[in-house]
Amino acid sequence: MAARYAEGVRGGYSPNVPTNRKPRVTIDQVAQATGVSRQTVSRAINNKTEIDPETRQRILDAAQAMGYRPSRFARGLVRQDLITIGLVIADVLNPFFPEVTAGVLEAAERRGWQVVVYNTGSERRKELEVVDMLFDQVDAGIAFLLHHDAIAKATAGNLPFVLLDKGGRAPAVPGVRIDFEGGARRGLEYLIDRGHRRIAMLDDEAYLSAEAPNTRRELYLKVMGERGIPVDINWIQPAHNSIDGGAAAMERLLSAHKDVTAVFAYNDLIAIGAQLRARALGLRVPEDCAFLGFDGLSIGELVEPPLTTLHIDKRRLGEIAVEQAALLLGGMSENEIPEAVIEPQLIVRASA
Amino acid sequence: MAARYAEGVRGGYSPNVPTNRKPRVTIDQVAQATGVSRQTVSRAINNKTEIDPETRQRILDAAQAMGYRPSRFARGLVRQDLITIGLVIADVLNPFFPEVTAGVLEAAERRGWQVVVYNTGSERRKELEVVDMLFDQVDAGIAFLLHHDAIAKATAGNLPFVLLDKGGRAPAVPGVRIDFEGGARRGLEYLIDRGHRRIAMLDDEAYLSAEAPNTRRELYLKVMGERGIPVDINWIQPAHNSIDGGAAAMERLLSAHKDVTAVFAYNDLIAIGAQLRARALGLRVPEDCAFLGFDGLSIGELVEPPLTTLHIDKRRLGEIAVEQAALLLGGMSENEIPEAVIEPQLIVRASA
DNA sequence: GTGAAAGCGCTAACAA
DNA sequence: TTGTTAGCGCTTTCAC
Repeated sequence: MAARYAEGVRGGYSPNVPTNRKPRVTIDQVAQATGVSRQTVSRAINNKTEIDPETRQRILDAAQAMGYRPSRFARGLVRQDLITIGLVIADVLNPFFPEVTAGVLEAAERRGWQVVVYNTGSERRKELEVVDMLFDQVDAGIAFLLHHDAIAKATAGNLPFVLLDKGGRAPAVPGVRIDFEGGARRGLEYLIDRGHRRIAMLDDEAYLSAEAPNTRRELYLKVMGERGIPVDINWIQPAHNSIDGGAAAMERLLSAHKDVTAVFAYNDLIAIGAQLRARALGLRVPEDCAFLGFDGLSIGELVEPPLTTLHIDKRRLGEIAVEQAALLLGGMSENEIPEAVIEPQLIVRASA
Repeated sequence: MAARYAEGVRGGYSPNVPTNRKPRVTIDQVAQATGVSRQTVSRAINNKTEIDPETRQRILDAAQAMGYRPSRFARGLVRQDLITIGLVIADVLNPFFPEVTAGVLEAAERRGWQVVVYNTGSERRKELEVVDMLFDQVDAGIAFLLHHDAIAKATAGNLPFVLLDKGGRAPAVPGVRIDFEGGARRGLEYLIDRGHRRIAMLDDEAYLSAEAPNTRRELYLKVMGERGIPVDINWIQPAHNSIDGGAAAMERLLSAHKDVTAVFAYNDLIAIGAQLRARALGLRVPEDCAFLGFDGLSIGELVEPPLTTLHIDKRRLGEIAVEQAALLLGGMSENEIPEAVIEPQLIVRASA
């Protein structure tokens, strides 16, 4: 097979990869080569004090020349303090997750933990697969999981496990609760108080297939109901969780319901796409149609007009998850983990 | 110490974390409890065929109840096919890196590899520290490194190592070369051909402290020189590598040089910040001042006017790095690794 | 300052 | 179908 050339890329790889993996150089080989015991090599490698500096250097040089590198497995087996946690996110390309990741990485680093990252795309199959991996590969899991069977599997096992968004789950399930109810309420009431009555909702289509309670959508219905505002069910449009998805959903919405005066989006990505498309279609924002997002992504400040949104402290979310994982790892039982709630804050910019 | 409460966050953690780590349950304990040999337990856990389904279930139940989870270290020691690679990036919050990460995660997943992620912030100390970790914790490293001593350390060791941006380094250093020269040339010539003569450059200040060749800046000087266009050295402003950094640098630039007609930015983040600030200050884009970015981030499409930029296929960059790591891991020597070059593509949107 | 022995928890190979 | 033996590569005693 010839090397394939991607657009804008020169150079490629043939599939006949050499597989003559050089066998691992072990500490014993280095010991033998330098004429000392394996113990002395260990001392040299680990910078212990009880060793002749000269011997140390000789050993280090030989080790380097021989291509020696200690096996993390052998080490981990004997030392019990090497901790790796698994971070499961839905989509690296959704700016929400890099911010969470930043919080996790920082908190983990402070503790000297390694972080393995997994991406699920919120696909059920992938989520289940990743949860399985987790059990084998890490000491604790921190995960954003949509599908209830993946969550069930994850929490049923013996792995310390923290949910990044525990939703309405039992107190015994460790995780952070994002107060969507409070957030959605504040957001919708803001819209209503500004006179909006025909408020559409652009929902995340992933929730349609997942057997997960869809808090934001239910809340939309609930708050509108409480305020006595009739809702046309077609005001709710499912959108792919992306900017393009938001744009497409907005176009669908407008083709049927030109008369909506505001859009409450599942999140900022969808809101941004929707707003962009609405403007491209000639609507003025917020005069003809107002837009309200959820998440508080910094890219919301880039669009015109800047997006009004419910801001979530995503970095803190990641940090808290690590703190909970630390408690679990420290031996605390699930139901002793203190409850943590993140409160979305309404940030009024200019789109609503 | 009382629990601290972050803004918008309820709940906190006291520092007196219980540290009564429950001792690990081993396969032998499960064996003993179920009255079989440890081998049979191993068979049950690993879903081997040669086992009585009934026995298997009994063992599985007991294991679950006892909180047993196999040790990845013990396993890794015995099986030689568990591969973990380290991905070192500068900043999760710069959208450039999530895209690279997406490529790496995908390619790694196809191979069944784990990916540990490290963030350096491009700080020299952090880079050196992370390189050290790498040697201990992973089978191969893929890294974006700025500081030459960190790079030297990384490539000198025995760890298979791939640079995400090898710049002008020797062919024997595995890594991907991003053709900044071709890119910058195409970009600058585009500006020059559109009649621009007073073209400023907003540079990444991180290169000032790092002992790294700054390709983009040199190229700017070179191309301008070739075209016989005089450059005022104050047209070059250092910027923090962020949107805010770009904005601040633009303001500095304008206070001294109102007369520049175009800005060539180190990357999209800086370009976006600069353009936003320029417009806030009353300039029309591109009429009063044109903006050209580098990287081709998708957020460039969100600003108004959309950013003209030199697009890098970041996902492919990550994939290639994994392919190179695979070759190295397969036993191929550094200088046999086929050269890979990523060619930035000029995407003309509306800012220039 | 250096070495020998023991053992971390698991799976592969072989034996029963 | 199950058990026994050996050993993966390293660090931690403890002895010299």
